[in-house]
Amino acid sequence: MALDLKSGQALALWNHSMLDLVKQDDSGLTLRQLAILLTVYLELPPHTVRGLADRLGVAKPVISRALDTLGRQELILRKRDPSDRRNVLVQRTVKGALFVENLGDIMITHAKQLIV
Amino acid sequence: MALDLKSGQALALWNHSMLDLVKQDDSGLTLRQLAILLTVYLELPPHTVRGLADRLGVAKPVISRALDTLGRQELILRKRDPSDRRNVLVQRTVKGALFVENLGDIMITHAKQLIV
DNA sequence: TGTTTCTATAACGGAAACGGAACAGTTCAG
DNA sequence: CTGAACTGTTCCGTTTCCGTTATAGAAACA
Repeated sequence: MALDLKSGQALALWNHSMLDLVKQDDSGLTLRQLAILLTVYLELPPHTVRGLADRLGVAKPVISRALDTLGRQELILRKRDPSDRRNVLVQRTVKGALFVENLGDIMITHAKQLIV
Repeated sequence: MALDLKSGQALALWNHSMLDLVKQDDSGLTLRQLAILLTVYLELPPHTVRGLADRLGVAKPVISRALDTLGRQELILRKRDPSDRRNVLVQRTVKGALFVENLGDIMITHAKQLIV
């Protein structure tokens, strides 16, 4: 069965989750950076700069800089593609996986409090 | 019945919604700013700088500056509290309501594609 | 009254993100 | 083998946010 979620409930879920995230986290991530992080962890690899730029609808330098930041915090890892050395493959890390997992926990906590 | 949403589904919902938001929106909002915006529009008024600072777990100047940005984009409105002129009441605007409404639409669109 | 306490904001220097142009390395086609 | 086409990155100046401290105004209270 399709999930029949009302707009107000969805927004409440986002609101509460985001409040928790802002309170817990001191990483100072941008919306874009968070979108990149989730895409890398939730969608099928491989992830390249070009592909992420298209997916987010932004220019490539935006992705490059975001990967700098995410990499500095060890939330992702960059690796040259051995089969085409022009490409950079964005890979997951333990720390990044924990971050995303925690975010999932936050969401289900608040989802449980929703009445559908 | 409580909403029984799996962690992966919740994250996918957030991921896709955020991608849409990043693509559509050029407001360049921070996570904090978005959290403030949602809180103002979804939770019961009155909203003061102090209250928002407590709610988000940040210092008051952070809220003041965020309200500057949100106000510049006409997403919120500041008004002195007449009964206690030390307070500033954060109020909604038409533009901000449309923004939040659009965000809700994005979410239910992706929620419909979830199978629970 | 005056001083204490609350409100929010301004001001500071430092760090980071922005858009865009230019760049260097790799592949591939003629 | 040479140059076009593609990759991702660096650089530029500008803008914005950050955390902290200091400040101005309003209310409460002795």
